[in-house]
Parts: sequence; C-alpha cells; structure tokens
Amino acid sequence: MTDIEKPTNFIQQVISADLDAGRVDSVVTRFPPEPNGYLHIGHAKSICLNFGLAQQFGGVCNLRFDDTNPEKEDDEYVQAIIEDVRWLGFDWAGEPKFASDYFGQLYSWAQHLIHEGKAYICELNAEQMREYRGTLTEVGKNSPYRERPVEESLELLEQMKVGAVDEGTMTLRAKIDMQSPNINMRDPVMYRIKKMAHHRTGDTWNIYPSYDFAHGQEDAIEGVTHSVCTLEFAANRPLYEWFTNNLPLPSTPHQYEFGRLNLNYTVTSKRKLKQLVDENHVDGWDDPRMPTISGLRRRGVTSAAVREFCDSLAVAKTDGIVDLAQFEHFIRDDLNETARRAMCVLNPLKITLSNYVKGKEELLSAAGHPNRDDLPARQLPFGREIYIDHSDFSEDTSLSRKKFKRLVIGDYVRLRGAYVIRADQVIRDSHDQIVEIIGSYVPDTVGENPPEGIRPRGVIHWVSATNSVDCDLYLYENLFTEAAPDAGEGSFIDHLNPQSLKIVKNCKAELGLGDAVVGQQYQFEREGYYCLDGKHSSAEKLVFNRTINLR
RNA sequence: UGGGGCGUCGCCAAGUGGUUAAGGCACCGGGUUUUGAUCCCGGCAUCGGAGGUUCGAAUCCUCCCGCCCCAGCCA
Repeated sequence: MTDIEKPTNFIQQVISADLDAGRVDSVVTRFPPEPNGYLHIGHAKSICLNFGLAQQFGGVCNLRFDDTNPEKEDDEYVQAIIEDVRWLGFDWAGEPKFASDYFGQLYSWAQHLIHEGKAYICELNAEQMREYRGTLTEVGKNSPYRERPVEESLELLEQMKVGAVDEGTMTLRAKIDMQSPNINMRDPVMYRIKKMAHHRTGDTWNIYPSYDFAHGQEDAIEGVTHSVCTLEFAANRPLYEWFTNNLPLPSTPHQYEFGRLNLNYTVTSKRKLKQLVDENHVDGWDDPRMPTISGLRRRGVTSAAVREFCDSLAVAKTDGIVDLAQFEHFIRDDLNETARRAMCVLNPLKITLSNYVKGKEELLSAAGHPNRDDLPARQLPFGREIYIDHSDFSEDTSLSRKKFKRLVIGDYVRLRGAYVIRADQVIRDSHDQIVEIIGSYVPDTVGENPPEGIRPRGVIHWVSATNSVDCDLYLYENLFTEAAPDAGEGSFIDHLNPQSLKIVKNCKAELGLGDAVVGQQYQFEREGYYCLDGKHSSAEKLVFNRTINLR
C-alpha cells in the first residue's frame, strides 16, 4: 500500500510488549456493539482498529453483540450490523458471539460474589440510590441493605430471576466502596429487574446484567486479551478490573481506551441518528446523507475508502474533531482509481451541428478509465444533434480563454472523446431563453489535433441527443450547516441543511449507463462520482446518487 | 468542585532529553493533461502559559490556564 512506515500507536506498542514478555501467547480482540441501532463511521474506526490489530499480530477478533439490555435491542440491528461488518471487509472467528449466551454463567458468577460477601441485594429505589451515591464532591453512604446475610441475598436474587419481584424495587449490587472518589466504584448495580422479552433469550430471564458486570466477564470467557474501547469508559476500568480480579475467570483481559472519531458537520450518536430516522428528516438509516455504514454504502462510498480513512486516523487519547475533507479525500482517492468514466449532462442544451450529415450516426470509442486499460472501453453514439450542459456555454465573447474554458459563440471547444466544434448561432424561444445552439464540427478531429489556427478553449462533456438514456440525479450536501451540530443552544435538528438533497430530473446520460448496476461506481466526467440508487431506481427510471463532486 | 484523561501547524497527528520539529488533510503558487479531475514540483509550526533542571527540553520537575469524561436500575 504505502511505502512510508506508519508509526505504531500506543495499543500496538502495548500488544508488542505483552507478546515479547510472554504475557499473552496470541492476540484476541473483539468488536462489541449493542444491537440497538445501525453502525456508523465512528464504529468503522473501532472495527478497523480491532480487526486490524488481530490481523497485524496474527490473532483473532470476535464480533460480539453486547445485548444486555433488551429494551432497545432488536434482531433487525443484529442482522444489519453483521452485513455492515462484512461489507467493510472483515470476518470474525467462528459464529458471532452474544452476551446473552453467557447469561447463565454470569448468573452463577453473581452468586459467587454474594457467597464471598462481595455483593448484596439492595432494596433502595432509583431515587434513594441516587441520594446514597453522593455526588462528585461528596462521598456516598452505605445502603442499609449492605450487610444483608448471604443466604437472604441468594434467595432474593433467585426471586428476582423468576419474576417474583417487581421492577425497580430490588437490584443486585457489588459491595465495593461508597467512599470511593470514583463514582463507578460506589456499589454499582450488577443486575436489575426487567420483565421484558429479550430478542434472543425470550422470557427466560426477568433480570439482566449491567454493562459493567457483563463486559469484562464476556471478554474473559472469550479469551480476549486486549479489550479496546473508547475514552468514556476509562472511569469504568477500575470496576472492570475489580470484577476480573474477584471472579474465578478463565482468563484475565485488560481494557485500553482510545479516542472516538468525531467528524465535523456530522452527528454520530445512535440516539441522534435514530431521531433523524424516526422524525423522517432522512429516508431511513441508509439515507445517503447519513454517516451510517449503510448510508455510506448506498451513497456510493467504497469500503476501501472507509478503511483507508480509518487507517489514516490516529489511535490516541486525544478527542479531536476530524475535518470531513479528510474523509472526502479518501473517498475521491479510491473512486478516482476505481470508478469507470462516463458522461452525463445535468442541464441539457441542444447543439445542432449544421455541417454534420443529417441522419448520420457514428460510434466513437472512449476509454473506460484514463489510465487503466483493464476496464472496458465505451461506445459513444455521435450524430448531428448533441447535448452539452447549459453551464458550458456562454454568449459572452469577452470571457478570457483562461477564465472560461468552455464554449463561446464563434470559438472552438473539444467534445471529450469526440470532435472539436464551434458555436455559430443562438436560438431563443419566445421568452428569450436560449433553447438551442447552431454550431459546426471540425472533421477529422477525433483523437487528432485540429488544423493550425484552431485552438479549442477546453474540453467539455456531451451526450448524443438522439441516442442517450434519461436519468434523475440526487445531489447531496452536508446534512448540517454547522460544523458542530450539537454545540451551542438548541437542538442539532435546528441545524439541518435544507439544501442537503437536491434532485435534478431528466438528465441525459450516455447510452451505456442504461446498463448501470447497483454497486458499480462511475465518474461522470467533470461532474463527480455517482452510483445507481438501489431504492429509487427502476426499469423505467434510472436514479443516480452523487457520492461526491470532483475537486 | 472529587476522580480520571487530554493539550505539537487552520484540521488530524508523529515525536519516549541532542531531528533542519515526520506525514496526511486544507490552503497558496507553478508544471503536465482531450476531465478547470488525476498527476508532478514548491510554499506553509518552535511545541497551552510561566518558571526551573540540563552543555542541550516539545520531551524531565513545579505552578498556572484550557478542554473532555464520570453522579442511568444505558452502553
């Protein structure tokens, strides 16, 4: 890929040291999403990191669903996440794993802690628990149930489990330290009652383990050596270690935190993305304006571009905001290399070449890519009537050649892959609008320089007026007008860009685009990168999404 | 405010006492070009602040300033 050596990040350094010192034999990582929403670009960074680490060190990476809270979880998300991780190009060891597969084991570990006098059933309600917890500056105080006999807690936990206890009236808590300066250590909840069906375990359970009581143990069960998560979990690490140190686990995983990805002009929080979907500000989770993996895919962004972008990001403990331009750079970089070239006129203006034989049509051949001969050449029908874009014509003959490299009355321009032509006359309708240009072509200029004295101003794209396909183009802009949509007063919704979608109808595309397929990227020369939209396209109507414009 | 974490070019970031302080993005010049694209050349920081240690500090020490995270029976 790159001949410049990429510096190693702090996690790679830790792993190397662990390997060298013999603390671990082989590396095991995991990507642990909760199936309560769709994956987004921020997750992509974590996916590339975790799977990448495993690849680099010859280890494995698990895909594990952290489904400890049935409230917002659903199998729909499980399936979507599996599809997205695959699309990104990664594969996991064995079947996907689920926290819910370990509910039984977790339960007996909870009993173990009670036996050891390190956990107890607490009957404080949510509000009381908050009061007892203390604040950032004041220590908490012990729950009156803290010294409850072991047997009683054991029995109560069983009652909670079978559904004999009302929600919100009891919890299982770890007995740690209500005086701890780290609030997470003030007797955190291990189990809470939720009489709710789980998308995988059905109504087997009436209690569900909390993130803190589950995560490290899940890691230990799977033999995860390096449990990589984002910065906001740093304060949970002492708790993670408390559980791994106080339980008879099959292995001892360690947690490391890195800074999550933030992109300007973008929101990446499942809650906010869900709101955009639920309130119909976008066309679903896979709306091409969404920063979701499925949205990027539908937009035409390649998985290679996402991977390259993620690999370009530093894995560090700083929480910066990456410029969207950096992502766009990698999108263009990949697309420039891989996208097939084609021509499409967005705002058609007809040109009749008066010296071209009426009824004649020839087939010109154009390269599929300027510097790749492995992509098939295109056949472009050429005739007396063609379309160019309105913006590529001007009547203003005073425009300098340097400033306007397009068609001007009385001057020449090169039609890309075809002839050099000249504009001779403008035809207007009754409203004084330009409707057609009468021009002429210079014979023998296909692939050849024009005769002495004829200097085309530039090269413009075109399409046959009689032999082309119609299509609609969906042009996307940033979803938000503010670089930091969630900053400041008000809701991020207030900063939605009303111009984020512009639909251009009845564009004229070169004939071959009639065979465009979903998943194939194109560069409409001089316009941008486009791909067929799987949702809006049909046999009668071609719809292309603009992935991104050219620079 | 208690605890945890972080401050190097407009943005991301390498740097682990001796470097002319990498690189990418963005931006600005110039060249090539049948895409005003790509490509190619060139330009673009003294390291949050103040002291100190040292022959020598972005790197070590002290104090100060700023930003982020934690007070869900969310993850």
